[in-house]
Amino acid sequence: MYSAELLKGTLSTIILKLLAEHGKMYGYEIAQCVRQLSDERILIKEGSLYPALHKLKDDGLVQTESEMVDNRVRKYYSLTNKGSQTSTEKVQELFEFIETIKQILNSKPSFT
Amino acid sequence: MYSAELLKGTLSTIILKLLAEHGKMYGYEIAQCVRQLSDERILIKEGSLYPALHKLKDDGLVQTESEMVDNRVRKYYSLTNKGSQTSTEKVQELFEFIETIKQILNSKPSFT
DNA sequence: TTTGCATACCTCGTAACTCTATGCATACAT
DNA sequence: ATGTATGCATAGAGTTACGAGGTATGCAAA
Repeated sequence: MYSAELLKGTLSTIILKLLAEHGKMYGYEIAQCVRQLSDERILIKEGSLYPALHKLKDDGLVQTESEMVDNRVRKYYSLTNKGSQTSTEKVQELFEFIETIKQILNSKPSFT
Repeated sequence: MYSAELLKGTLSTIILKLLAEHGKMYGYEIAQCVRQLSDERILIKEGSLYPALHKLKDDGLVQTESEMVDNRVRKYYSLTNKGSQTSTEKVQELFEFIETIKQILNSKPSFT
């Protein structure tokens, strides 16, 4: 498990990307999906996930619909139109940021 | 300039890495160095930089020495032994985290 | 000469984010 | 009855970066 600070700023982008790929997902499913895709290296805690999802909804990027499954309410999240656009943008931005960080971490001091 | 949240968790690692490469640097120099290496894409603000440096010092990862340059005190920061070790570890961790994130962002939904 | 810019240090208050801990509830296995 | 997995959610705490502000020097342009 990575130090938690690294996840900051990337969580909402990850959620948006997963929703873009999967159509609709519920909270627990998102957490398990990230867990699998990261080979257990990124474990999203519920205390992080649900506030993040609520914020995405407040911002109009995702919408919810509740379904009854096994006598329990399951809340599905899916992207709005705005969310689809934002997802693409944020994923792109994150990729660029990663490249920039790698550029810095791979730098050798130049003799100036 | 990237959205600010992305920098979270990476700033101290970047600072440690630069100090590992350059030996000793002063605050302003670090900010300018990151600015150049990132092609103006990452602009570390003083309100972020100095608290981060002070925290690294409190944690025993860097040490300071002051020099007079042009009638002004310039405070140089350099890694302690502990800081060197931590630098290596955190850089490695950040690289791994980046690979994990890329893995997630490049994933396609599987049919399960 | 005073205005602005670059250099160079620093602190305070705030906002944003994630975590731990906790609670509620169902279902199944031990 | 106890644990494990599923599934939602909040409260409080801690960390972190930022904006705004302060202090100070040197130089060039207006």
